[in-house]
Amino acid sequence: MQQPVTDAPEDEPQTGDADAVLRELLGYHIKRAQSAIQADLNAALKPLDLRMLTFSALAVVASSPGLRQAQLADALSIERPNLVVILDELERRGLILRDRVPTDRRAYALKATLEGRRLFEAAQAAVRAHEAALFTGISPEDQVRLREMMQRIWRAGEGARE
Amino acid sequence: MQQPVTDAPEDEPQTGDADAVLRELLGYHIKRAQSAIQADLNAALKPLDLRMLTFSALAVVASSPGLRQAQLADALSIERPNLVVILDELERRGLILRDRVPTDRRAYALKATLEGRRLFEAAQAAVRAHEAALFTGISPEDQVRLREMMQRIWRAGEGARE
DNA sequence: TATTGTTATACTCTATAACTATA
DNA sequence: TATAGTTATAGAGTATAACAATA
Repeated sequence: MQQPVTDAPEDEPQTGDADAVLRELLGYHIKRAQSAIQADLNAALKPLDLRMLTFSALAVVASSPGLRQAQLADALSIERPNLVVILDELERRGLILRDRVPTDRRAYALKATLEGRRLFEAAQAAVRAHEAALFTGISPEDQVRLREMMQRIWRAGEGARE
Repeated sequence: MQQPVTDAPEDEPQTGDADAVLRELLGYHIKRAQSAIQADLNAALKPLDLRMLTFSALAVVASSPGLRQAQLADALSIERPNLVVILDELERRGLILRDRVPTDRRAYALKATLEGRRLFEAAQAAVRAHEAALFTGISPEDQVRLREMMQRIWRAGEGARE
C-alpha cells in the first residue's frame, strides 16, 4: 500500500503546504473558522448597519432591559471603557436609552427603544440565517457536541487564568 | 420532577442570564472559546517574547524555508503589508533572514537562523503544552471531529465569500 | 473608601491605496 | 504592464490608569 507522497523536490516547498506546521494545531483550525464566522456575520449585519459587537450589545439590552453598563460589559466580556462608545453609537441612533437609576444616581438602566427592538428582531433573523448557512455541513447532533466542546475549552481557559 | 426555576422577579434580570440571547448562537460559543485559546496561547508564548502571529510566522518560515513573503502572507491568511512589521521584528531579533532571490531580485527567500529554529522548537513545545492543557476535556476522537467541523465551517465561509 | 460611567491612551490586528524596484 | 516588497494610513477590538460624581 505504498503511497506516492509527492513529486516536488523537498527544498522547494509547495505553497499549499506551507502552513502544514500550523494545521497540526487545533487552535489554528478554530481560529480560521472563527474568522470565517465573524466575516460572514458582519457581512450579514452590514445591511442593518450593525457589527458583531453592536449587535451583541443591542441583543442583550433588548432582551434584558434594565441592565447597567457594568453588567452589560460583563455579559459581553468586554471592559467597561470599551462599552461606552458602543452605547454612544446605539443611543445616538435612537436604538437604546440610558435611563438614570433613581436609587443609584451613578448608574444607568439600559433599555431598547421600539426602534431598537425592531432592529434587533430583524438582526436576529439575519444572524439566524447566517448561522444556518455556515453550519449546514454540521448535523444538529454535532452542533450540540460542538457547543459542549467550546464550553469546555472556555472553562479550561477560565481555570488557567486564575 | 418539577424544578424550581428561579426565585428572582422577571423584570429584574439576573446578571448571569443577561447573555441568554447570545448563548443560543453557536458562533458565540466558538468566539468565546477562540478568545480563551488566544489568551492562553499568548500567555504560553510570552516567556519566549512571541505572540500568536510572530509564532505562526516563525513556525512556517522555520519549517518551509525558501518561502517568499507573499507566500508566507498567504499561508498566514494576512495581507502582505501587515507581514512586513512582523518579519522586521523577527529579523531584528536575528530569528530569520531575508535572502535575496538571485533569479528574481524583487523577492526575498525567507529562512530561519539557527537561533530562530531553536526558538521555534521551544515555542512549539510551549504551544503543544498549551493545547494539551486547554483540550484535556475533549477526547482524541472528539478532537478529530472538532477539526473536521472547523474545516467545514471555514469552507462554508470561503464559499460565501465568492 | 468603593463603585459607575467616563476620558485618555496605547497596543494589536486588519485592510487598502500608492510607491519603488524589479520583471 | 505586472509583480514583490514597502510605506502610509485608517479602522476595529482590546486593555489599563485616572478622573468626577455618587454611594
